[in-house]
Amino acid sequence: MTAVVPAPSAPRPAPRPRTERARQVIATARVVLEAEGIDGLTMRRLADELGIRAPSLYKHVSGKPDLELGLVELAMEESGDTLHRAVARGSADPVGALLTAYRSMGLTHPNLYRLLTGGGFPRDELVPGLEEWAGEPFYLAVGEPFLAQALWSFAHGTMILEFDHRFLGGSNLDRTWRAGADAFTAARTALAAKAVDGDR
Amino acid sequence: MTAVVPAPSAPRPAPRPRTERARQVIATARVVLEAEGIDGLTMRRLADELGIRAPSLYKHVSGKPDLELGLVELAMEESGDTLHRAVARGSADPVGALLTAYRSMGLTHPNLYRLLTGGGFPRDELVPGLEEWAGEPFYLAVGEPFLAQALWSFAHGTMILEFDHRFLGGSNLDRTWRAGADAFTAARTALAAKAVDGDR
DNA sequence: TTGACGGGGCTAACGCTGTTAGCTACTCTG
DNA sequence: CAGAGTAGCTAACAGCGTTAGCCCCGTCAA
Repeated sequence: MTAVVPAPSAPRPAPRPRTERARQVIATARVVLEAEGIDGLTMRRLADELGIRAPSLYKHVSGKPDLELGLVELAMEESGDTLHRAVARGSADPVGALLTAYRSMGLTHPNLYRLLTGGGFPRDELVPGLEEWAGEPFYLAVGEPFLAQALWSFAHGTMILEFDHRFLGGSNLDRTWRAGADAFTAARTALAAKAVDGDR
Repeated sequence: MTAVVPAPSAPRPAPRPRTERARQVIATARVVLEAEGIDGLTMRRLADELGIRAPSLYKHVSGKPDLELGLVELAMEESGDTLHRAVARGSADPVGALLTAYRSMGLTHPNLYRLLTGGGFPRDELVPGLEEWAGEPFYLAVGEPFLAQALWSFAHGTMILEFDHRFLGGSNLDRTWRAGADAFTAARTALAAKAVDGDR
């Protein structure tokens, strides 16, 4: 029979090699980003925080896009770790567990999440394999690639709309997340049943 | 029994009153936005297009946030019209019809969609009732508010991920949209059955 | 010991952004 | 005909990312 929850994933790709100082710059950028928001992260502000002048940053990072790339890779590594862990626990409700982890991760680092999803995603620059690895938990949770993408879409959309307070007054976000989890769990079950059926 | 597809919606809220020239400015901004992308829409570029200088724009619009507000309201009116129409047709597959309309709308005006969802959403400034009205088709399609929000989340997330080419190579977006539509249609059917059951 | 060299800081400056202040014409109204 | 409102203008400012060019200092080879 087709495995609905497939074999454990490949290991996390190694991070891009960076100077010690460059890593320090990116780590500081993250602190500034989370504290001041996306508009608060400027080269001058970041340099201030490091006790140097803005042009000196260019000794460590090729420009702001590179800085953001570093932040995105950092975020993907952390979020991937969290989600893989959530799925690996073998819960009776993998979809719910995954979504809960996803949501709490997003709410903890809203500005980083924003950066990650705010358009102009530098997909061609990313460390190869990182994106696939980070998205894998969705596949592990539902066992079918298209449903996995749909589930990811749901999670991503709900996260963003929650950030933006796009859900109207008096609405209960817990129930919205739950409604999505139920819908995808049902779809997963239906698919699994069909697979068993097909194998018979 | 509980109506799964409720009564027709309230009418569209009247647009914010603006000067003729202000409407012209916003319409031109839209052209520039769609043609040049989000970064291409600058006050000087827009003024150029109108044959005036940037500071003169401030006679018609209070600043860039106000300009963007105008664009967002325009987008919500149009998208709301489209989605209400898609749902009102009484299709046998209302979820699928709604999602198809949503997707084609987004693909036709990607930059406008980006603006609408790119963070810093000016919800407190919007014409009252506009947001509710624009979101109503999702409720009309599934007949339950939390499932409706989850469906909206899915649509929004898939749209953004499609823009950003976040779906990995060889993936088939049609099938992803379809997988989501199926999941939510099933959930809708399950809910409707439960409602009938409860009424009996 | 001296010399080359690279790492990592600096200042000055450029072109871009949104925005304000203050001036000037034209047009409509009383 | 006077006054007010409308809608344009130039000059300018602060902040943005970024580049050019300089300098100090530690390391390492001759």
